Amino acid sequence: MELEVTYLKDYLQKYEVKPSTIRLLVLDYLLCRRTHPTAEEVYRALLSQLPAVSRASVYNTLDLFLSKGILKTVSTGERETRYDIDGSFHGHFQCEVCGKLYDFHVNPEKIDLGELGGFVVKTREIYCRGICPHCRQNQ
Amino acid sequence: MELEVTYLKDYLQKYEVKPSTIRLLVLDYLLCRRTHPTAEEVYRALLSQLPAVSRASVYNTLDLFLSKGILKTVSTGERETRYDIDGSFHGHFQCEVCGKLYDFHVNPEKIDLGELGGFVVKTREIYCRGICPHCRQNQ
DNA sequence: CTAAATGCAAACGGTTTGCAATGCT
DNA sequence: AGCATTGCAAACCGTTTGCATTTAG
Repeated sequence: MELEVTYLKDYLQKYEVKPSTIRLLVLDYLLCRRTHPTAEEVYRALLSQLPAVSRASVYNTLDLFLSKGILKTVSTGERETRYDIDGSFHGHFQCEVCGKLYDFHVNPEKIDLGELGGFVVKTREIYCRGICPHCRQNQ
Repeated sequence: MELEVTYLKDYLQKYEVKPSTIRLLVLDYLLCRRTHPTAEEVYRALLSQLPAVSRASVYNTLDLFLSKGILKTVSTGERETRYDIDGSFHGHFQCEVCGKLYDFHVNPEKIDLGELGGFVVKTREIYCRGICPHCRQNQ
């Protein structure tokens, strides 16, 4: 328990983020359940441990994490923003039946972006839609 | 003029969309100015030719075009949805300075999506962010 | 004690909805 | 006349903001 909090504090420190109750809880949630939650999902998850938490604080925290590079956003076509804590380069696949978002491994060297001379490329995102194996079987 | 409208009507018919004033105007706008407009931009462009047009009708039309496959949405991190009428496979690059969205050619065969066995991939999207040549020079 | 962090509630803005008005066949 | 299309205004909902309160060093 105490060890885990130390781990989380160190994690934040690497990104020059000062620890606080909500920051540790959000980080813990994101690291333990490596999913791609919306702000609302993070908020609801925190409620049980921090009943007085507000959505604004969750947004604050997520925005801070974004600006420090702890998180990235995933551009799905959905209205709600989804957050991804996995810093490695990977693609996202969203099932159009169940809506679940999957990570998949991509070899960055095998991605040929064609002619982008003169452009400074800082981030690349690969997003696919279709049907996941599970929904495919249940059709 | 009349010829052009015929062309637009044929275009809609290929997608099983019945022509109407607003549909022809939206299609014309999208085809002529092959940009990636937001719904608001389309709305403002229509105002001069159709002063009584409403945002709701623009959203209706865009949603219809989406469902019929005339358009695709572009997932940028922005709040507003952007629409793309270019059906060919290509990537999008958004400049983080000026916000402009560029198309760039991608050879689909050179995109290795890694292990996606069992997944039915229907659409793929490649989105990059960075600095465009123009903004790079003016820094 | 001071600055940062948090909570609250209202505002914002893009989008959607319900329904009345209009247009087309 | 009957059905599709359009316009209007209000509602919706994810997100942001301003400000008062609390917390931490």
